Amino acid sequence: MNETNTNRRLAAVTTLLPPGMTPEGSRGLILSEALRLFAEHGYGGASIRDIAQQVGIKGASVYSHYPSKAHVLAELLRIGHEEHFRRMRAALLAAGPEPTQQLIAVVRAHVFAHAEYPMLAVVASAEMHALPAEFATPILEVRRNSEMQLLDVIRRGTELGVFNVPDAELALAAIAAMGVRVAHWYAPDNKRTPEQIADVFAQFACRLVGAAV
Amino acid sequence: MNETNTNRRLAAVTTLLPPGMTPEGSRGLILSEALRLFAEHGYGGASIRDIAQQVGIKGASVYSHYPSKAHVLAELLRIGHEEHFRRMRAALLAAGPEPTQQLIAVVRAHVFAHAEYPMLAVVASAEMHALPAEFATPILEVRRNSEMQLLDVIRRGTELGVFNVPDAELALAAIAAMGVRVAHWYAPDNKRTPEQIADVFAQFACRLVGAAV
Amino acid sequence: MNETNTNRRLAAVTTLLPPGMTPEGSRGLILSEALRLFAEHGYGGASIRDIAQQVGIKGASVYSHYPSKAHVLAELLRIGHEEHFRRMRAALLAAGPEPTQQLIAVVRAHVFAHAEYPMLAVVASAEMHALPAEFATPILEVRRNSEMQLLDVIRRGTELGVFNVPDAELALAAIAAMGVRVAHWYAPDNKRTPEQIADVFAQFACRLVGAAV
Amino acid sequence: MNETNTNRRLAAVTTLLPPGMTPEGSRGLILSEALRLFAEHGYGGASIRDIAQQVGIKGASVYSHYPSKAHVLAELLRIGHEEHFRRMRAALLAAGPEPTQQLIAVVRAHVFAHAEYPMLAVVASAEMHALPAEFATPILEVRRNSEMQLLDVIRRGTELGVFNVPDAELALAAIAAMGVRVAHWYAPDNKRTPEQIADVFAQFACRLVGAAV
DNA sequence: AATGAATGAGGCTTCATTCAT
DNA sequence: AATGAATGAAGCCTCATTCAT
Repeated sequence: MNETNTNRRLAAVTTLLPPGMTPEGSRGLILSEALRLFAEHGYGGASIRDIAQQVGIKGASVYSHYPSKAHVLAELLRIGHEEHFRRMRAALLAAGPEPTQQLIAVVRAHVFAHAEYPMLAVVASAEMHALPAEFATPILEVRRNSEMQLLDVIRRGTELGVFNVPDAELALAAIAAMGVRVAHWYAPDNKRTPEQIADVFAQFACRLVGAAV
Repeated sequence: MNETNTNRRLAAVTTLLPPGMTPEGSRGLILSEALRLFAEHGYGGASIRDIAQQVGIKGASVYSHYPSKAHVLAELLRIGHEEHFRRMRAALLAAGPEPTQQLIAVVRAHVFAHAEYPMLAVVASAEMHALPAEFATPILEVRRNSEMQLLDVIRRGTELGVFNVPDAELALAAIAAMGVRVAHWYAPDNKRTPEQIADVFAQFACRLVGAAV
Repeated sequence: MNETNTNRRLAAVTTLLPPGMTPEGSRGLILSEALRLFAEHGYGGASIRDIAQQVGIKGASVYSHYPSKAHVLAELLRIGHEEHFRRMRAALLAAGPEPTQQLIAVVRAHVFAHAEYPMLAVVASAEMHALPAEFATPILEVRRNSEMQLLDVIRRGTELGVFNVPDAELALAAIAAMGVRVAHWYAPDNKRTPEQIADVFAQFACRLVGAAV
Repeated sequence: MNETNTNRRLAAVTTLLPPGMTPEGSRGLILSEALRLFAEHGYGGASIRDIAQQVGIKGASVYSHYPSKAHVLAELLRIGHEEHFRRMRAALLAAGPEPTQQLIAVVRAHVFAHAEYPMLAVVASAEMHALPAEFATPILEVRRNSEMQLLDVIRRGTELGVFNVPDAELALAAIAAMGVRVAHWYAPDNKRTPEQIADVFAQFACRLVGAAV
């Protein structure tokens, strides 16, 4: 592991995984430490032995908890994507019928998730390609659902004449991108809180779609 | 190499490297094929032998042209970042003094670069962390310069009262993100041309900073 | 490995390592077989795979026991030097205060060690330069201590008028050399026993320093 | 090449090869630089490219002068052994019939050769085993002849009653060893000149064989 | 005489994984 | 649940050597 090559991807973060998603004992520790290492060095750059060492066990012992390294990554990506989807859906459900309010709610949730769990988000977006195809399919499905939630908001707002976008899919791409990249530069020592960033980005999204604010 | 795991990151692309940046002969071929493979499988997922095989030489022969695998990556990242910077600067120089025109020009260049050389852009953004620190420093400097060009436009437009942004750095982050992510989803078979995408994203950027359009 | 180039350095030997210094199991076997091969072909001429094959395991398995090839060499050199030092010190302690008796004791121990463990001695003297500097320091310290033991005997004998040498350091060099080279030509099929050689060389040393015998 | 591992074998020396033995031009330079590098890092530790670089040419160009790396080593070993033999024989011829004077002459020549060309001597004694068998045979013949010259002196002196040794072969081994090891510790910055060392060691040899001095 | 490019062989090492304990 | 030992595959890289230029 390249110790001199640290933190070019992501600064230190304390909360790694959403509460309630982490298993007990070694199983959970493996997940957190794998996340930390995958975020820092990439999936290929962190070995089973590295992870085990962080946990305080030996490499072989990891296999008492996960059948393979890919299973660990898959679980992380699943947790990340599901948490992200859940938050967006919950935000949307609470937002009421007004398209602008919906957009604000969804973008806030999207951005917030990436700022609150940046390691999870970085791994989810940067290490997807390391996941064998059989693991990727259901996770990509979740991702597509998340995107669809946002796309539907944009489309509906456009149809209702509240938004004005030349190309809904490009608007989706642009708005989604803002949030995704947050995970790559946000660190807890940033002078803005995740909430503040989420608020500003929600405003950006509204402007982007031409909503009156 | 995970053959079943192909193309989850990026679709096929024809032009890999900016003209004039590619050396002649094997040296240039190594660069292109490494780019293709790094984009597809990641730096760690593509071996020297894989690259050599694409070029039609043996692994050991790669070392007649580059002293290490990291040097190949470094050259790709340097080309990518310098081309990106050059385009943004050229666009800015041609744009005249009007902030909105400047923003449009810079964002178009930014987006266009990511759509025209998506592999280079993907590798530049996703494999930076694989580069040993001694190679990274000068490249990160170029990256910072590129960002500064855009940030200065945003700040000046804001000071002149042409733009209205609550937080110039967040605006930069948002606008930059849009373009960066283009490389991850754009493919030549997209129904939009790079120009069209660049135009729409430039419009998004203008809206985002509150410029009258 | 150059099979036609065998045994130009040293003839076959049965006991390789001092008893009590060899670890159990594969760890110990690796040490003995590495010693045999390093003595025969040099450090650079014996590969990890060669060693592993002699042990009956695969190359990768060597790394379950030693973190690198250099560590194996370092352990061999450490054992060799420490055993040598220990024997010389023990001999000196048992020799009483008389300089000539001390010289005889020390030289006998010195020669005996080289004749009894010729492979260890050959490797210790011929492969030192292959050891990375960080490993070499403590070992060279032991070597210096061994030399000092002999030098002190020579000096004291000279000061007491029992010996008569023009240059104590050269006497040390000459006497030490006799013993060191024994490892390069002595083989168990020699018509002399190690004891006999040690006795004769002790006599030579006495003559060399001008002690009355 | 391990730059931090320098000079653990031998200190810096200016004259590398006996005058008249070095070919002109690149051919000679290759020989000297190979000697320097083989002495420092061992035959296996110095590559053809390393040698070429010291000479100021490329690795491939070495093959315009020597058909293989082994040929370079062979030439060095041949030069070293022949020079050594020639000096011993010349010394013996000039010494007259008196055994003690013969011994002094031969030992002086032996020691002097090792102190004046320590690199050649180190390589000759430490890298012999790296030489393929077909090259080694004639060189070992020369070595045997050199030894015989000294052994014959010892035997004759003993038969004539001038010397008194319990075992002529062991006396040879001891006396030869003194000289051989000189190459490993002697450096031009030593406070003794090669002549002084040769004189002292000749005296040691006389004492060792029990010659009246 | 020298070189750039290429190569086959091989070196050390890491890694995910297995299995008996 | 954990471990030490082992392994096959593979990775990066070095090396002596060849050959056309």
